[in-house]
Amino acid sequence: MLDPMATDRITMEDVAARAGVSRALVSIVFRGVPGASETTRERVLAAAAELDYRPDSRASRLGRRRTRTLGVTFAVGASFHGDLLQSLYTHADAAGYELVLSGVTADRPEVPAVETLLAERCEGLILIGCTLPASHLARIGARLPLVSVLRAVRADSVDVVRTDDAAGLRLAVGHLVGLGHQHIALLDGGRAPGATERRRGYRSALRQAGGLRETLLPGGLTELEGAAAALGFTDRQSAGPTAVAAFNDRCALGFIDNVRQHGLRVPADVSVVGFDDISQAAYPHVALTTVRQDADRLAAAAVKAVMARLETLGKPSPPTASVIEPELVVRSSTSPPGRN
Amino acid sequence: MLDPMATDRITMEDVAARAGVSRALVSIVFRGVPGASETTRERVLAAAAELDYRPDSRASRLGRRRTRTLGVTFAVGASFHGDLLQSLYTHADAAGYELVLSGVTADRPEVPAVETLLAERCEGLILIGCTLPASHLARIGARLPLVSVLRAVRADSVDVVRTDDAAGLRLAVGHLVGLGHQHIALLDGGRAPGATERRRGYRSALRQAGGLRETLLPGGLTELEGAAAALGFTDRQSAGPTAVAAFNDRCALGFIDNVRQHGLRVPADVSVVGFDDISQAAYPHVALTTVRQDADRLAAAAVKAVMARLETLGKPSPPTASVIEPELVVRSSTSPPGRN
DNA sequence: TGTGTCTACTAGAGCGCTCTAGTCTTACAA
DNA sequence: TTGTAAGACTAGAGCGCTCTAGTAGACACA
Repeated sequence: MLDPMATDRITMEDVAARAGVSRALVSIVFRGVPGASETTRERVLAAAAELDYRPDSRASRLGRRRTRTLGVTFAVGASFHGDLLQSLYTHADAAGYELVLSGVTADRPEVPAVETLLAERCEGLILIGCTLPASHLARIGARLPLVSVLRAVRADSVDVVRTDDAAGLRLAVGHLVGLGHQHIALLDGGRAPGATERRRGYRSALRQAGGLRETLLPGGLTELEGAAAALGFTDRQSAGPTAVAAFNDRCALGFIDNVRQHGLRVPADVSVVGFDDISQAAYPHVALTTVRQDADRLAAAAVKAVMARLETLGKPSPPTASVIEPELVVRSSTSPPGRN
Repeated sequence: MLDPMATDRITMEDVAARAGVSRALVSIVFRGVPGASETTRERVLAAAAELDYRPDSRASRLGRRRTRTLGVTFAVGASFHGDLLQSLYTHADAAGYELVLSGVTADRPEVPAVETLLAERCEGLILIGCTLPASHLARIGARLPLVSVLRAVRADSVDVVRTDDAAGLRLAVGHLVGLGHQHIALLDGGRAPGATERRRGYRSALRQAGGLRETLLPGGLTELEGAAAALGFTDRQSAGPTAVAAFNDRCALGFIDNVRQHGLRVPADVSVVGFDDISQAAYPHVALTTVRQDADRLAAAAVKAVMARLETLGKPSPPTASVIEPELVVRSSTSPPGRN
């Protein structure tokens, strides 16, 4: 086999020769730093274009003191992670950083995903919905800025950026109580990131509403679990809850879907509030009342946290936590109870 | 600010010193190539572990002739792309390659996404659902192996890996015809990758069924467009189609959702077939009859196509096309018509 | 004893950039 | 005229690896 990398293989040297300048000057031009006259700059760019040259980012990052890259792990297929990625690209770019993505799948656990990023010598790590043990994270955090997004972790030098999950559920329950619901169930998230806090928020809201009855339905991250919960729900409907606060939108959607198929009406027979505000929630035919997590602010806070640590390197500071306030988005999946 | 990269900064040199061997030997051990005795190997590994050393992949890729990386672009948030990524990780790994991901979002078009990968000196590119013009792709394909996944492109040295979209729609329509439907609408995909072929398949199937009436509903990629199509559909229901073949599952799901909200029953009043077989389609409460695209086989074919070109480099061969046969998955969203 | 073959290891020249410490002009002030 | 300062440019030593060419030593064989 021929050497796949040998094909053409145009380097700065070639561009320099063609433009009749030194390699260093080409570097200056491509980095966009001052030190080249306008005419030479154009000549270099022209030569590069003719050769279809583009700088080698491996070499560039190696030669540079700073790599100017941020490593990001995310769950492949998780739609809210996708929303975050989108905003992360924007905010990292604004801060002059590139993103290096590392996907987590069933066959590619978090540890190798993170290792890849460390080997890439990213300057900081942003782990979305990471479930690694705190001790593990602390070890990594000791070496470079690390922020856990969507999951609260108590570990040295590990910053956390998350939505105020408890407040989110207080909003959801408060909304339902305001509509007159007296029996509100929680479609639970189990061990998923944020689930503990949401449970806590649910309970505190019930207490605050005068000690309403608590009902936990086992739920989960996807429509599947929501739909499963609907099964048990429709049975005991007569004496059951009149409203449900779900762990997330997907779960809520699955629940609604199945509950409707069993003849119940939403919101007439049962009101449902989601969590996340994924794009589907806003579709007119869905119109899910939900608690919005602000992907853009979360992403901004994550990038900012990394930048802050980068600037105070060497002076280990206590972990910070950016807790973004969620927002209730009222749409059509909730109404006063008992409108039979 | 301190130099963020200066922190510890452990190199092979440090490991070599600690283990009492040369730098080259450490390299040998970490690459896992023969040339080190078992005892030294262990000593080196131990030294590395003590220092928490891990090889710098930038430097490694630069020094090596081959980078052993495959660049992948994908649309952030597209769930079928996520399924493909998952399988791509597996197949690339099996071929001894690493993946470099580059996400496409609203603010990050395909061109910069691809440029990043080229700058990274990937050995080959896998573009998922890429919409760049053929001429642009041909220019890139002339320099390195390039495969377009999910989208048919006729361009020199650009391989294509896709599902047989036309056959998929023939399966869908055939299934509906078999159930007795005489008037089948296509919920169209417009300019989305694969949409043209599916339209073609739809038409040829109608012809083959004896020239059934053609009805095109404007659709799209998401639930939103499916739901919108449902609006017009329910109006003319009396004389309208009894079945719908949708561009994809999400679109089908949106359609079903909205059509149900308008009082129609699926499949009793209208049968619906999707396309893709995303994970939600299989959920029991959804049970969508659909045409499955095999993400794993698509991913395998994509990696294989790149490998094939890598092996015959220098001898430009004609573009190949791997057309993966789709499979009809019959679930509960279809039934014979007129069961009112 | 010499020759050859193995295995275990090392020296050192790359890989394609960056960036510091220069050199060489030219301009302008004193 | 000299001094000096700014601007445009270059030489060359890294960055942390890889990998070829080579050395040293052990062992076998004639």
